[in-house]
Amino acid sequence: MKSAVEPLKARRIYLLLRDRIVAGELPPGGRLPGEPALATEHAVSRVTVRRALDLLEKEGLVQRKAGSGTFVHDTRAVRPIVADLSNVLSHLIDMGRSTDVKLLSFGYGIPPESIAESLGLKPGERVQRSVRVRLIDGEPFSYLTTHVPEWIGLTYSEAELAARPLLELIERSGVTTERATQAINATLAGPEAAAALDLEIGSPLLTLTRIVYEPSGRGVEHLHALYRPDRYSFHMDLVRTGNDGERRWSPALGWPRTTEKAERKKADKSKTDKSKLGEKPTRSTRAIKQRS
Amino acid sequence: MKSAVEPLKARRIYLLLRDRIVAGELPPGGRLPGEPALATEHAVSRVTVRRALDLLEKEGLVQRKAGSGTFVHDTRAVRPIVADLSNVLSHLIDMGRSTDVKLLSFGYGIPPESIAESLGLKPGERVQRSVRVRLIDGEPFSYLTTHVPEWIGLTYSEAELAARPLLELIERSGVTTERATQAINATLAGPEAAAALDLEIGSPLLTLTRIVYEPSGRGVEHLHALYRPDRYSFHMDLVRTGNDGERRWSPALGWPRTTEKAERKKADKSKTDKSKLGEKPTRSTRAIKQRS
DNA sequence: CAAAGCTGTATTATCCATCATACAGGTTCC
DNA sequence: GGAACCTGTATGATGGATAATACAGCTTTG
Repeated sequence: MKSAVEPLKARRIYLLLRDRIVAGELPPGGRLPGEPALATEHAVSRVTVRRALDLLEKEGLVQRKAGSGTFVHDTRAVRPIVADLSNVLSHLIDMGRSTDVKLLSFGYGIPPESIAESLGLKPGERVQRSVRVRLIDGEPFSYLTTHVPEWIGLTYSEAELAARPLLELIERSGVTTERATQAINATLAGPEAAAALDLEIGSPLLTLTRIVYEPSGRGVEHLHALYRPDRYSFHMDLVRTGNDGERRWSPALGWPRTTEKAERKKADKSKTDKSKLGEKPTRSTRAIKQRS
Repeated sequence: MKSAVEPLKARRIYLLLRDRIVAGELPPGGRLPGEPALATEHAVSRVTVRRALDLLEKEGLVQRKAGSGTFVHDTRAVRPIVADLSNVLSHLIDMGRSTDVKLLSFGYGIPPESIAESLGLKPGERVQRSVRVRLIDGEPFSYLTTHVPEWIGLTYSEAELAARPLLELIERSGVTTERATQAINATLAGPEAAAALDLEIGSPLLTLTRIVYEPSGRGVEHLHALYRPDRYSFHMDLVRTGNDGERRWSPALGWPRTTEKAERKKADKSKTDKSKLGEKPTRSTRAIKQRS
């Protein structure tokens, strides 16, 4: 008799309350039901409820006051870094935030078949594979695995890859990059990505898979990116296009990024709010675990 | 002494192997290390390794042969439904697949503050809130929560909402929808969404938050969508634009969706593979729990 | 102040995931 | 055939998550 892999009850309640809070069912600043009430309501013990509340508190979603109750933290939810759909980070630098890159792995070899296929390589053709982590203000937010055909990869050094954008190096080699396709999806963090991004195993991640082609149609870069959703997300402005029968949304290209300044303000604000709390709770998760 | 919330070891190994397989480190069709080898390698018992392999097998990533070994399933990874970034499903219908909508909840009330703010409502202004699930070929793939100002929501009935696209109803009411902003992110499935999407609690989900504005700048729709990543993902074609100093990717609007037919074939194939597996085990978790 | 409610903390018992081990049966290879 | 693998299955032991309970200390309310 195989028992179902039941997620820990504390986690179940944590996710339930988290959804209620971010959905706004529990008004910000309001008190949520007492621990005994929650325990009976969800048919678990109070200890388990406390575990769930511990997680919520660590994420800054609630604030507990001994003798009084547990309250929904009324500061705006922490906004992730904003990236437009073309995945450009330049405006972050404009905002005076420092980005950095750590090169975790670098080497040449035969690529997995799925990547060879998407790059249009001949069987046995070699590629350069690299794994990098991007940091903003010292905190990791993306985990990038790239595969580039060997004849391109050889035109730059390992040190250059660690210092400059990969696409810039590819274009410097004489290749013109014209077209690309990308897909955005979600997955769970495995052990390596979790360690690199300073997350728990099993945390949710945004994924971006992009293949860049040169005009002839050959692939020149295969990028697989994992993003921390609390520090990164894709934003875009849309306009309604098409005639009456077939109306749809299209990305606003005119670059009327009217929200840009507003987003920037929000980001700054949330940042200060957060530091006001003292310790950044997300960050210390692992450390706390170690100590106890 | 608070014990560390260690993710289940079976899950840890499952994620590790999953990453290795999808990254292609283990060649498709190849045999992965035997269960005893994996057990000693990761310092767990063989029972735990088997749990991880059970999960991988259930997802169709590996195939086990008694007496022989466990092999990476060489069918192409299951491709999710493709949606372009404007999130249009019309081409799915063109492809002869049936979509359906289930209305889970419908009502009026005061919205949470974050939604009221993003819609630009006055304090106390009421909204219509609805929760819907979208199915494709009978399988749920998205969980949609929408908030619409009351004066718009009153122009259509509950039955109409269950039958027609919300945006169509909004436009029918005389409102012109011009602009929208959206953000794509990732999160974990809470109990309600997990049940509606036929998933385990804690599964990864793609999120899309879109706010639609009328020309005056007032918000007319707040959409929060959760997507099953194995059944849905965002695809887009990009072209390189801008002059030399400031080059970036922009979405290709010309609609040269050359991959469309290929994707369709893949999707159909994966579907048959899946039904071949017989019972879907994910669903029965809750029932099992009740009994014990 | 006193009562009622809340969070913080500790204790003991139970249940389930994991471990270590053993054995049965299939496959591969010599 | 037989040795050396492999997966499938069952066993009892162990540790951690959870349950049930009790109590201390704080806050709010009357």
